[in-house]
Amino acid sequence: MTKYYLTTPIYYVNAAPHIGTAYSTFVADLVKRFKKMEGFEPVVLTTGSDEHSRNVEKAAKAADLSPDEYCTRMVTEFTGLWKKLGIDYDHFIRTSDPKHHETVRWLFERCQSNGYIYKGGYTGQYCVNDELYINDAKPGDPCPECGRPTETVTEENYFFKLSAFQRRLLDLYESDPEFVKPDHRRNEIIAFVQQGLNDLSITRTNIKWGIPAPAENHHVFYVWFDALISYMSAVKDDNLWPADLHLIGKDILRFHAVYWPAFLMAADLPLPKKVFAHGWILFEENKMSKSRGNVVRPGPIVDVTGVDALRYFLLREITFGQDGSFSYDALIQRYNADLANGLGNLASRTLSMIQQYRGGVIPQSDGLGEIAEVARGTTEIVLDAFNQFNFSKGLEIVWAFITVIDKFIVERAPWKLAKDQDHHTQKLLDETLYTAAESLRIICGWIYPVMPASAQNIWEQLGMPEPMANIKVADLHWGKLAGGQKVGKVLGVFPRLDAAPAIAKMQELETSEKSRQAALFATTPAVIVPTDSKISIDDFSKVEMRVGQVLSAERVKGADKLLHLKVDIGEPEPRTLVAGIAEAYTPEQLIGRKVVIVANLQPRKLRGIESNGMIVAASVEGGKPVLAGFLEDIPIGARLK
RNA sequence: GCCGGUGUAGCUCAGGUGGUUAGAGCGGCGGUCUCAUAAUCCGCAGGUCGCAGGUUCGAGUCCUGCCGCCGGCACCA
Repeated sequence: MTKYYLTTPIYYVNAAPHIGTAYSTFVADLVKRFKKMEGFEPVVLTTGSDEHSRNVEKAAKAADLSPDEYCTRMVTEFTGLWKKLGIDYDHFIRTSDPKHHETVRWLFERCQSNGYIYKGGYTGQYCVNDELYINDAKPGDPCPECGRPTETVTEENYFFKLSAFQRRLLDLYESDPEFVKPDHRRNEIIAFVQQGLNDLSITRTNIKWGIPAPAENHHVFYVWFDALISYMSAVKDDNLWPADLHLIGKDILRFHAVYWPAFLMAADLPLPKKVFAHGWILFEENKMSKSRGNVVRPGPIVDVTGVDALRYFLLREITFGQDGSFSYDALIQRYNADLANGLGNLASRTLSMIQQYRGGVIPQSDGLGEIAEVARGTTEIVLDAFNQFNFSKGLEIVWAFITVIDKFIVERAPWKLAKDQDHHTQKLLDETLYTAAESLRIICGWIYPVMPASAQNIWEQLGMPEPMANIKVADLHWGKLAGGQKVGKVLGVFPRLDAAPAIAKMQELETSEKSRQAALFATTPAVIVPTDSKISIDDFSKVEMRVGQVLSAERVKGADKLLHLKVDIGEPEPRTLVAGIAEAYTPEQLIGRKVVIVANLQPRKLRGIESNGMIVAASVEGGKPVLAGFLEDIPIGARLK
């Protein structure tokens, strides 16, 4: 027996789970069920929570909770949802778990004794929100990711010699095209690594909520060194490493495809077999984000449609690996077209005819050979598609088969056959009913990984004795349905939904779910992470801001966002400035305009042009900068205080 | 700016190595059966295949240029 070990990302506890989190987890659950069908044993799925960070530390403090209490509360949100969604995971690893701490230190020491760890100093800008060190930023710069202010940090910490692994990583991608999927992501990773790799700072001294480094307790491991290792710590005692599959979102690919294998190489440990990065779920074409307020939660949806409808929708509608959109409309449409009219109706008509024409007993027959042949071919394609993570293709082909059976039923017209007692006609009716029922049984097998509860439901209505959890690919062979078997009670699956009220209900539930979660984490700072540090008036007065007038402006060659400006601030010579506002303002708009300049910044070279100062602009996350200005007239050179 | 991808019916997408009337699903319209969840099944819907050139007897399918969108990197308030 071959084991199969797969993981979801361990989810960051800064936000309650949403539909994107559920997507990764659905796929993991699907793959687990599919691999079991294929005969892997054991098949083990790990998920978990990524808890250590300064952000969490702060949020917990703001909520007047210990970090652990805060995380526990959030973890409950996750585990509660996974239960509701029927996720069959084996381990939920928390990075705060002592077992995990131990593994991280163990792995660090292995890297260290192999010579890939050294101590170095670091001074630079750090974004608390994104937990990101920003190269090249200067004090006061906002974070390029989120636009919030960065903090200047100086510390001594441990570095990981990532630079030593460039060659070995490239060899890995080259020799194993299956390591990073999909292919276009693999190409991106190769391009990234080819550009050269910088060593990674892997510890921090300004955080307490984390895993202390061995021998130096004031050092705490940086989030990625910490988090990735959870995939090992979850199964440390089970002899399951290496993982066969890491399912992740595309936003964390670099950590999994570059850093993680490098850590493992450094520690002389086996590498995971595959990292598959899927896309994002957009809401009606837009990226979901807390600040946009368009986050969709899975709970309210499944309360209306059932879990399997959401699973089906996400896997059928979206090509796995690409971005896709979710909308209530599209969900209901697919539900009615594919699930209610398609599968649900086929189950209903088939079972009902067996009930009416054969007293609820599956007739003895081999079924129609031609249909058996189509089923065999479909099995082949479906298994192949699922093995390649092409779930939408697999489902598409299953639904094509459903159409074949619907056509077959209409052609045979069992309701006419039933009226003729002639022996031959009755045999034909037997064959027809058996063919439809056996098709339905095999369809259950195909869709079980995607829609376990519904497949099981139909399975039972067919009177199948074994639970579907035990099904293997061999059970997909035609003819396994036993004639003489009594069908169960016919209940129907996927009742048709009336779009307008269904959508209204989902939105209503969404609203209340949103406020429930908001109340749960009311004290969590929603958008702005407050800075600890306050500055004195003296500090402020060090900043010399002056009114200037733009004399000339032109685009900087080779940069999308940069404008080269000459600004008169009352000095003998105009200032030369390079400002990153080209996406918001054309040069023409700026000439003659009065702007606010930080005049006493250290000069900085950008794209070969020395910039003497900074133009003051306001911006929000994802938005374009807006220049500061005045409502009344003010002379050039005036100082802001 | 560099690298990669992409642009086909209202929507989502198929269309190896160029070749008769460019396809599917959904939606829409018309018809049909009645076992079934007002479901099934049948038929219809006629899209400059992003734009402009080029190669060719012949190009969504190859080449060049341009435009749009997406992603990665660089860059940035």
